[in-house]
Parts: sequence; structure tokens; C-alpha cells
Amino acid sequence: MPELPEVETVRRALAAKLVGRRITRVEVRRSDLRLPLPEDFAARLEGRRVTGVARRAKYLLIGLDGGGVLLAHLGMSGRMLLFDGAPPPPGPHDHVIVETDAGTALYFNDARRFGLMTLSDEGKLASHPLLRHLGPEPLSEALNGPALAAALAGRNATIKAVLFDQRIMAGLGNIYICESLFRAGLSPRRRAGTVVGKRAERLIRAIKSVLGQAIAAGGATLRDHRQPTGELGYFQHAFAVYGRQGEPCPGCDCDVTRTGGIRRIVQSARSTFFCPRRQR
DNA sequence: CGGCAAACCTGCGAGC
DNA sequence: TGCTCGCAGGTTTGCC
Repeated sequence: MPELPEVETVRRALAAKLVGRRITRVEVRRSDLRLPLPEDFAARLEGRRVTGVARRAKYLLIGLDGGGVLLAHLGMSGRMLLFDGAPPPPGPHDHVIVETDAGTALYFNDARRFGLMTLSDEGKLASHPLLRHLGPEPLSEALNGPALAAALAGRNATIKAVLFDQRIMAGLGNIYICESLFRAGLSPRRRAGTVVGKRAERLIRAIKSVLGQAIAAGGATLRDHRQPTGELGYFQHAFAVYGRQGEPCPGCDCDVTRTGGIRRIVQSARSTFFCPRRQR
């Protein structure tokens, strides 16, 4: 499911239910996630109080008293599900269950197991192997047109491929890259190094606006993403190009039977959706 | 180093 | 109905 807006939506839901609560019980039902869970995972969590829930790129950072941090990534299919009453019987993909003194149960569910959970210390977060190479947050003030242009300078790969590189900017995935390039009017096949000046300005503004609107909509629900409380996100209805192959481009008023509408191509084994007339 | 493909694992929808 | 195939929102590795 999850790119930055979906993870941010999850963060907010977790923060509302977990902050200030004490963890009473942790059950590891399956420890072979993308990285194996630490041996003492449950023991290090039980009895701790949750001090905050933060996000870095697509990672969730659950702060604990005593300085520990539970680091979680949802991969492609990971979900965090919150239950206030009696939780349902765990299914085969409910890998970790965390219960609090407020009677809340949190299920970490991940069919494909590309997600992970691990433990770190607050002081070591910046140098943590999973976080250390991440580029700036797209929504941070520091990331503006000139900063983006500088990061893209000299890159000969396509802008689509380079935006996937989490070292350039961290948090975008296939959907929001497609949508941002559409809003910016840039072809996904353009060389990244040519995105300078006004183009870089347009691109960073597009990225920030798409992400901001997606967060406000509770993220996008494709297949199975939902918020931890069960509500659906609805930003998928606002997609201009993603998954809309053959549909009319919302920015052009040309005849779809002649132009073919939104195009789908494959770049580094991932689908790219774009309007060849509007994006250059 | 840059750029790309494949691998990791499971589920689902489309098409036959 | 039931099978096979292709495809899926991420990240890492390995190859050229």
C-alpha cells in the first residue's frame, strides 16, 4: 500500500491510540519478515510507555520511554490495524500483535512480508543503517527548487528512475511519482539532469501539493490499504494518470479515440502512466 | 559509480 | 468453476 501519504495517515492513527499508553503484551507470531525480528523483541517492548509516533520517509518510528524506538516499514502490503474492543482471531498474515493498557490491540499484518519491524535507540536513529542514506523529506521547507535541481544535477537516468531513489528525496513511490510528474508537466522519460530552474521549481511544487492533498484525503486505497481504524483513504479518486491507461487526460481536451488518452509504459520494470501531450 | 533487471513473497483479477 | 498468467504501492542485490 504505502507511500509517504499512506504512512503518514497510519502514523496519525497510531499516535492517537498509542501515545501515553503502556505496552502490556507483545506476541510475535512470525519473525521472518524482510529482516528477522530481534530475539528479544517482545521483551524489550513489554512494560514500555509510548512517548510518540513519528515518521521518516516511509518508516514509522514509535518512541518508547527509556529511549528505545520501534522502527516499522510496511513494504508493499503491510498494514497496521487497531482494535479497541475484542480483536478478531489472528490470521496467517498477522505477524506481530501489540496490546496496551487501554485495551487497544495493534496488529501488524503483511501478506508479502516485504515489511519489517526492528528496535533501535533514539540516539542512534540518524546513523541507523535503514535510515542513514535517506534523502530529505519532500515536505520539508529546506527542499525547494534549487535544492532539488542540485540533487538532480548530472544525473543521466530518467527523472522517473531518479525520483525513485530514496537518497535524492525520501518517501515517493510509483503512484506519487507519476502524479507529480503529471502535475509538473514533465515527461517521465526526461533526463533527470535537465530538470533545472523553473522545471525544478514546478516539480517540487507538484510533489508537495500532491502529497499534501493525499494526506488530507487519508491516503489512497488500492486493493487493501486502509487506515488503522478501518476507514478507507480516498485519494485514488483524485489520481490524474495512475492506473488510468486509455482514459482521457484531465488536462487535455483531445479525442481519446485518436490520441489513446493516458499512456502506460514500463520503466525499470515498473508501470509509468503519463500524458505524452502534456508532459515534456 | 550508474543504470537496469531480478529477487524477495503472496494475493488477486483477468482471461481462457 | 478452476486454472494459469501477469501484475501489484518497496527495497536490495548483483550484474554489466
